[in-house]
Amino acid sequence: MPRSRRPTQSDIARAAGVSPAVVSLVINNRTDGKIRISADTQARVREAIRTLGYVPNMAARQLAGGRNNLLGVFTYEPVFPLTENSFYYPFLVGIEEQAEALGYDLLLFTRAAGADGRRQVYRDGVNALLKADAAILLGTNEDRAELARLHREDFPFVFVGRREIDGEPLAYVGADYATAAATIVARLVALGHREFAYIAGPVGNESAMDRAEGIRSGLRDAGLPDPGERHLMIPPSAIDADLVARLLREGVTAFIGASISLANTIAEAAASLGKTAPRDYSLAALGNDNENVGEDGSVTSLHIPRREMGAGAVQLLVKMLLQPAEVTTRQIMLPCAVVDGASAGPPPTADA
Amino acid sequence: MPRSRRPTQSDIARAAGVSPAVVSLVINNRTDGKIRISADTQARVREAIRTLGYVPNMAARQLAGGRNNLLGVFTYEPVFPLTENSFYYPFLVGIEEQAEALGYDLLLFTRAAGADGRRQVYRDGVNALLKADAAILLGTNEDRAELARLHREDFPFVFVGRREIDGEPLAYVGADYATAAATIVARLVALGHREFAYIAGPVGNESAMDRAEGIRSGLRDAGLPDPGERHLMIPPSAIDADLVARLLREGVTAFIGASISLANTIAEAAASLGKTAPRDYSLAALGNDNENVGEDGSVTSLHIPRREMGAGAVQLLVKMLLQPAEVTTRQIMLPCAVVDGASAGPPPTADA
DNA sequence: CTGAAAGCGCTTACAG
DNA sequence: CTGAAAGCGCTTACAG
Repeated sequence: MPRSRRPTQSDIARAAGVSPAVVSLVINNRTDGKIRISADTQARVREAIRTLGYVPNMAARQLAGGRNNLLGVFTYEPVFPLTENSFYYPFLVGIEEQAEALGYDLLLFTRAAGADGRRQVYRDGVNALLKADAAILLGTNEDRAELARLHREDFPFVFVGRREIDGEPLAYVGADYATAAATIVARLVALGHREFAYIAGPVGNESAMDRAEGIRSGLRDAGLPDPGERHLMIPPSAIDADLVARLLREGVTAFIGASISLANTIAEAAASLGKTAPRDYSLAALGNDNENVGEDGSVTSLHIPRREMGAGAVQLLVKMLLQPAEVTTRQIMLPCAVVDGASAGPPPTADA
Repeated sequence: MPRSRRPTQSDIARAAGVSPAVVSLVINNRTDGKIRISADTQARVREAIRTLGYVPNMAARQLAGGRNNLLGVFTYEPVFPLTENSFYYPFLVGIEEQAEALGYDLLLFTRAAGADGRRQVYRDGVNALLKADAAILLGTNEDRAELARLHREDFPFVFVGRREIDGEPLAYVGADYATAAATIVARLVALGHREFAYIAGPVGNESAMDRAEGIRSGLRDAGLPDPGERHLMIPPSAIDADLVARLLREGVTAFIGASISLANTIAEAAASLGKTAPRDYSLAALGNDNENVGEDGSVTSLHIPRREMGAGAVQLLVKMLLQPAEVTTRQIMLPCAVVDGASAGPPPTADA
């Protein structure tokens, strides 16, 4: 850009016959309170601004001021995956909307992939997020050591999703899977179910743990005994017609998958036995509702408040930035609604 | 952040026992060509950078005239619309992938909405894009005056989509709708069609003009007469059963809608007359294929190379930035494939 | 109320 | 090869 053509504050000052400082004060409306500048002077300055077509230089303003009104967004998964209906998209929508509402632009870290293909906040040992005032992080492949380091170094960030690290109370906005899972169990119990099977991968992150805990507490709340590992935390790889047949034989009437796709896998195995839900058994999934709708009707599942989580993360982050003293809770869990589908009903009568 | 904790170049210089200028040179890899810095010195500097965790200050870098390796992305439509299968998503995918490949982070301008709800590059007379080295712009609601001003002010940008402004040769990467439209006409002609109807809104931006021109040149190439306004550029609002009946009566056998949804509207009106494609007439759309697939099979349409357009825009932009002398073509049109659907076939025999 | 000055962190001639 | 210095445009104490 032809920088020479762009007038600066000192040009304005010269034209208006005042000092540069006065121009800055007028531009930033700091003319109230302790600082007093005559209306006439202000008018002269504004007139000069108009005449010369002055536009403030953002970089200079930031350098002198400190902040740059930029919020970083870092995902441990690719930000823009090829499939359009990415699970992450709604989080970004929420982040974007809230950032706009609060007056922040977004800095998308794309150069995240390290040598080993893993995404990293620290590139060459350097915190790449420092380009922004603060950042939102998300994704299931997170590097816990990085998170801990970021936290120790006092870089302000909020994780989308619950993440607990020993001794480091990270800030996050998560979804309350535990309550939702317990609610699903309660609904199935209310329908008459007493024997459950829960299919889930080996316990991974906090979300997975919350789901499992929710299932257990749901059973406890109903006064049902813990079914033990034969029926709980069944690994996805084990699902086939034989397993489903065995579970049905053992009295299981309600199957819960940790995700929609797991629920679909169960349904397929059952179908190969000639069994369909909700006639012969009931089915539910602890995954997000419209994530993957089956052909023959919807599965009882969850509505993960992804947009709200994204927006909430931005709100929390900006509060941490602007009014750190007023931040009372840095760990926020948002309710996760249960979406009733057509896959759950009363258990088949014993003599059927 | 505790600014005091953030190391600067002079910290590095002190730690490495060199002058600040050397640090800057090493950081910017300006150590080739005329400037020579001993490998040992460079190593010391890099070591200090790693040890102290130095991260360049964008604002300062920009102020001093350098680059900040940030590419802005500005859309005249909301960046993250609520519907997940946004038309714009693939453009962003292409932009993101290419930015990552070339080592740029992305700056998403969210605070675009002005007082009147329109998105504007100039906020309070300030070019918001100046926060980035350069920018990609996209969207159909563009403000031409802004574009002209940006160009006059020499801010480097590339528009995704052809945009021509009097006397200002903007840089863009567009889709070749004209050729694609002509190809569709040619295919229909090859099937035996001689009488066409083209339904399109009043000519708007370049894309719309290109589509219309493509239709006309397709007819010309086939040696067919210009059907005139009774059959060309029929306004969408005019479509109803009566109009379709009249067109059929007047001998039209091939209908082309400017978009998939227009094609669907035509099909509905025809259906109410008991006419279906491709039996009674042929149908095509100059919209993107999977944009909106009809229930009863696919419509012959276009494949707009959105991802490639996004990636191409980034490539062009970075070249303009890094090797301006080598940029020979700032206006790039990408081919737009025709996707054959089930809606086109030979015209019904005259005596049918 | 207003002016002179320092400094934000960096890049880039310009001397050595 | 390396160092001292100016300057990018702005904000903000600090004196008057």
